[in-house]
Amino acid sequence: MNKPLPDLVPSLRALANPQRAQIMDWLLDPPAHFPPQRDGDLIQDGVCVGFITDKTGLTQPTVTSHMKILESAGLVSSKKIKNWVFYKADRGALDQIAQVFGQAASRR
Amino acid sequence: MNKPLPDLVPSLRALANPQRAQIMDWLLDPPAHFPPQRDGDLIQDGVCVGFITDKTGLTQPTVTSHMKILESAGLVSSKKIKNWVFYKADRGALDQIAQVFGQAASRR
DNA sequence: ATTCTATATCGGAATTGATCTATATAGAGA
DNA sequence: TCTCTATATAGATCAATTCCGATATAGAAT
Repeated sequence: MNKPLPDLVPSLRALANPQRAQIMDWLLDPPAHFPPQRDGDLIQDGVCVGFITDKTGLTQPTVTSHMKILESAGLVSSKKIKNWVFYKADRGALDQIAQVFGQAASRR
Repeated sequence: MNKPLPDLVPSLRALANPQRAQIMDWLLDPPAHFPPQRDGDLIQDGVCVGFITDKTGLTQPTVTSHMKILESAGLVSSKKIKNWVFYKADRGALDQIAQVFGQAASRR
């Protein structure tokens, strides 16, 4: 046990970018930050790329790129419904990060 | 309260680099990773730049630069004794990060 | 005073990151 | 089938990061 900090580097790299940190934050409470969706529930399924694009003010390709980085770090998961791709925060991943920092803080 | 993830960006940027994450990890248990020091206690005062330089295999200017980044992110503190500068991990900062991730994980 | 030692600063090279525009693809609906 | 919509990919550009060698500085020791 007692995972070392270097294990977190991939996740931290993903969240070290302000846009991605902001997106991640929004995804933790979608109804507070995004309008309702026609196909796909904000909480159940996640938020579609288009909404995230609008909210960030970035272009769609840039947002797609950010989302892939978050996903390959295991911080979000994606689900495709019809034409849309919905991204959902993975709270378990955040909790694991919290654990590692917690035990780092109280390590001998 | 409930600090948002973007607040962590400066800290995360500092720790998103493998060398800095590794150094931070070593600093959490100096006696396990560094030889005893003549002037300055490993635990009490921290670890001198020279030891960190040797252990990383990087050059001294590069390590100095990494340490300044960690310090300005509030993750380590420094103390100068004679010719040496000793760096010590700030566990409180790590704990605060753990808190933010913890409450992010259980947010809705 | 001079030299030695530890760390800091400077300037530059190579790499990686963030972002855009343009275009492709895939599925839905008419 | 044709078109429309949402997302993906490609390619380019500009900025930021990482790292090094050379040199400066500051304090100790001789």
